[in-house]
Amino acid sequence: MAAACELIDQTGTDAFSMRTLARRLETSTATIYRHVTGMEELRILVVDRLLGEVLASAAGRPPPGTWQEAARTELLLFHDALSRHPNLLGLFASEVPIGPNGLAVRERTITRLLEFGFPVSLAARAYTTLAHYVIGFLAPQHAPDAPGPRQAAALRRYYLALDPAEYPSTVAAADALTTVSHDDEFLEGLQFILDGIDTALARGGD
Amino acid sequence: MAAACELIDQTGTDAFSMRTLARRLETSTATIYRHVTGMEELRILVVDRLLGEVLASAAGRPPPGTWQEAARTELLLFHDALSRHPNLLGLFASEVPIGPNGLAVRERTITRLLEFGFPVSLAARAYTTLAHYVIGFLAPQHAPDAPGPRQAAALRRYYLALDPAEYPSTVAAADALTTVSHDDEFLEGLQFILDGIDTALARGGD
DNA sequence: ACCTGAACACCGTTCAAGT
DNA sequence: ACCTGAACACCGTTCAAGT
Repeated sequence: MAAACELIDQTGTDAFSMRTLARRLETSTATIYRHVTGMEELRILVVDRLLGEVLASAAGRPPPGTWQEAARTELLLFHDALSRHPNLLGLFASEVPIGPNGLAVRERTITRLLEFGFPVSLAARAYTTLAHYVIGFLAPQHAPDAPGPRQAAALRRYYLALDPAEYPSTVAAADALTTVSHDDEFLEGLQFILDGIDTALARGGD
Repeated sequence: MAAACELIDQTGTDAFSMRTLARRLETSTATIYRHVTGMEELRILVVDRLLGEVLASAAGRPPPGTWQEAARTELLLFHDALSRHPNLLGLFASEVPIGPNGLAVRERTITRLLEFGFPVSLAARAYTTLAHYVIGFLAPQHAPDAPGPRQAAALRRYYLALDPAEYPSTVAAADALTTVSHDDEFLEGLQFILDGIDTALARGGD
C-alpha cells in the first residue's frame, strides 16, 4: 500500500498499474494477486490508507466548542489530507469507503454530531450531504496535468471571451466563478451547508 | 455521439472503448480519429450531449415563483437526465463541463439567481456549491454492477453487523444512512444547501 | 509453499498503404 | 480526399511451470 500510494503520488493515477507497481516492488504482477484480489481491492485499500491519515491527523486536537466547528474540522482534515495527495483524488469518486479507516472517520463524525444533540436522522443526513459535497468539490480537481490555479486562469479567460449577448450572466460572474481561492471556495460552500443544517436543527431536526 | 451514448447506456463505461465504438459504427478506430482528437474529446462531447437533454427538458416550463424553486428545478432536471443515463455518471467526475450545452445550463441557472436579486458573487458561489453537491451525490452511484437499492441494502447489513461497542453511532444511524430513497436523500441534502444560501442572502449576500 | 514468465484478451493511438 | 489494416506500446488477469 505504501508503494502504491507513493507511486500514485509521484506519477498520477494514469501511470499507476499492476505492472508499474510490480516493477517498483521488484516483483511480478502475479505476486500482487497473492495479496489482493485485483485492481479494485487495491484501490479500496489505497483509499483506506489515506483515510488513516485523516484519522491520525485529528489525534490530540482540543474538543470542538460547537457542532459547526466539529464538522468543519472533520471536513478540513479530509480536505488537507487530499491536498497532500492530490493524485489520490480520482480514487474517491467510485465507492462509499467502508474499509476500517473509512468506518472510523464516519463513526467519529456522526458521533460528534450526536454529542451536540442531533437527532440520529439529522446526523445521518448531515453526514451524507457533507460527504457528497466534499467528494463533488474535490473530484474535478484531479484532471490530468491541471495544477489548479493555472486551470482556473484558463477557465476565467474562456468565460470572459464568450459573447456577452449570449452568456451575460456567465461573463458577469466570470471572476466570481474562477478567482476565489480553492480553500476559500471550499469553506464558503461548506458554510452554506452548515447554515442549512443549523436551520433544520432549529426547526427540531425531523 | 448518439452511437457513443447508446453504447455506454447499454454496456457501461467499462465496455466503452474506441474499438467497441468503431465496431458499432462499422468502421475502424482510425476513422474516429478523423472526427475527434481522442478519447478525452469524445467523453467531453458525450457529456455535452447529456447536458443538451437537460437544456431541452426545461423548455416550456412555467417560470419559477421563488429562487429556491428555480434552483431546485434546475438541479432536478440534471438529476433526472442522469437517472435516464446512469452509465454516463462516471464521465462527470473529471472536468468542468464547458461544451456549448454545459455553458448554456450554467448560464441559465446563474441568470435565474440574478433575476431573483442575488449579488453576482453569491450567485456564483451558490452555483458552484450546488454543482459540486450534485456531482458528489451522483458520482458514487456509478459503481459497476451496483443497481442502487441492492447496494444500499448490502450497506445496511454491513453497518448493522458491526461491533456496536466500536461503532455505536454508525450502528445507530445504519437505517438513516441507507434506507432513505435515493431521490429523497438528494432533495433533503439539497434543502440544506438552499437554506444555507437563504441565510447568506438574508445577511446581505456579501 | 511461494513465486513468476509467458500467455490471453484486451486498451488508445498512429501511420503507411490502399481506394 | 477519405479510409483502414496492422503495428506499437501498453493494460488486468490467469496459470502452468519452476524453485
